[in-house]
Amino acid sequence: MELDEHIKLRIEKVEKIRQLGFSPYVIRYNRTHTSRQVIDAIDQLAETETKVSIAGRIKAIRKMGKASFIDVFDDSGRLQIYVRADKLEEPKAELFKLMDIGDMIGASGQVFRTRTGEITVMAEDLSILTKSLLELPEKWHGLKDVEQRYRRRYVDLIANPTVKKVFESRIKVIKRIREFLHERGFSEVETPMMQAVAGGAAARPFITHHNALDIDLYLRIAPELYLKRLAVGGFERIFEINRNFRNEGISTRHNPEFTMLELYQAYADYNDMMEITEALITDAVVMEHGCEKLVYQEKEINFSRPWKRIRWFDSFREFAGIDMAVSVSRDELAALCKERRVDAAPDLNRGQLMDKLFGELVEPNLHQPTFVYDYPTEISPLARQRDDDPELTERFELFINCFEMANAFSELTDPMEQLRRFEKQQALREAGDDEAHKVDTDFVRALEYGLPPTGGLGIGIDRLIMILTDSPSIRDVIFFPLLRPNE
RNA sequence: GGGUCGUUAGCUCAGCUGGUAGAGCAGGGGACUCUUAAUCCCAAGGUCACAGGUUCGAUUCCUGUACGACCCA
Repeated sequence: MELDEHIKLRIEKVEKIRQLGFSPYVIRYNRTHTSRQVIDAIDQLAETETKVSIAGRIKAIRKMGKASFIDVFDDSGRLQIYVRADKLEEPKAELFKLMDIGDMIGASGQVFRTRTGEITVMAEDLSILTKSLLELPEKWHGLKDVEQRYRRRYVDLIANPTVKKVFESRIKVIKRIREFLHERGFSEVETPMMQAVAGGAAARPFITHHNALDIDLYLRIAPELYLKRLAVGGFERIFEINRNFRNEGISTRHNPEFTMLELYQAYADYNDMMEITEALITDAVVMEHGCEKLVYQEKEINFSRPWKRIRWFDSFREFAGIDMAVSVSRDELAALCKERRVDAAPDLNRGQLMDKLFGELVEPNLHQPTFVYDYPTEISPLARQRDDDPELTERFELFINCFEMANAFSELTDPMEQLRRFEKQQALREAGDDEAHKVDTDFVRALEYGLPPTGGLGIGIDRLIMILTDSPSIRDVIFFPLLRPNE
């Protein structure tokens, strides 16, 4: 296969670097300052004529005969380097001619301001640290092709500075969430990714195989049942921030692997979980935006507390004008679907029709942060019933921008009731609902030892980051979203 | 799974009712000692995603495939 003319030239340059007695891929470089540190300390550095060494990637070279300017980027930002050919010792002057946009270089010298006032390093010494062979995308428009942006995220990060900012926000927010939870006395734990029974959510799992044990295992769809086992074991405040895997379609809001926060607090209920949810998310909003409002895709979202709260059944009345009662039958729900032109498969069971109607008629109205609470027991197999109405559970979901952001409940602690719920789920499963739970007998056994009254909460971290960074697609906040392989 | 749209130089994009492709940036050669989208001159760079079909002739029209985006399920 014939090599591209550009890469051929670069490979020739690698040889020339070696012939000059330098390595095109050096082992280490003694950097004294980041570009940020140079800019922050400019007055002191200039006054004391301190020599600094900086390192980074060349993003632009402007040559004017014997004088040149190089834009170098490191993790902290951009810094300009001024090169005068006659100021460099001979092999280095030759080395400079072999530098290209994209190369990792090191430069040292005194810092000064140019005529236009720009902070600049006057290069007394220059090194190529890593020679790059492939050309970077064009400087004005960066890398636009979305497919290439996801497949070659490393190029995207180099060429599009705003992309890096989004991920820096993501890192910062997750760090802050951990701090927030530690401040409230929660401990971070890790539970199995590979599970013999994939429980804790209604979703299809990925399947994998353990060779030595010769058993199939599932990648977890949620950590819930394991975290509650730890609550049985005596951990009163725990959380996990980690990946879940769900074998479902890909969309702007769904990636098959995504990051979830789950937390459990003993002696608390779903009201406590609402308080934590409000406090935690508002904390992140204020940290990122400096106030309790933000604009997402040109629409304002106001996080000022308290957030709207509405009962699940009431939400149908308010947003769809439907008086629905707990006693509503499957056939009535199916008729409602027809009446409201909600496209529902004929084999859906009662719970699935409830979910479907809610998703079609209520969800699209939940733009501002809204807690929908007291879900039907039928679609909440792990949540505790209300004392005054066993057909309803102490469960809520939080909606922001018309999509689900969090799910929480007062946990079901009664092992006999949990077993009955699992058995109902199992029956639904056998009737064709492949997202229904299987019976997890060990989890029931754990409850038989006694789970204290506990509040549990899950927050979709990727979706939260989307809102905070005004990203239209979940792929914009996941470094390497799942794509079909093409090579 | 369905619908719509996209795929042209390393990158960003033009390309009219069908006549075998253009620009900018990057890259190459040259000029230039304070530029910052540096400037100026010269030359080069293409399996028009892939496979068929229609046609004297297809980047262009049609069908299929691959990959992607958006919307719907």
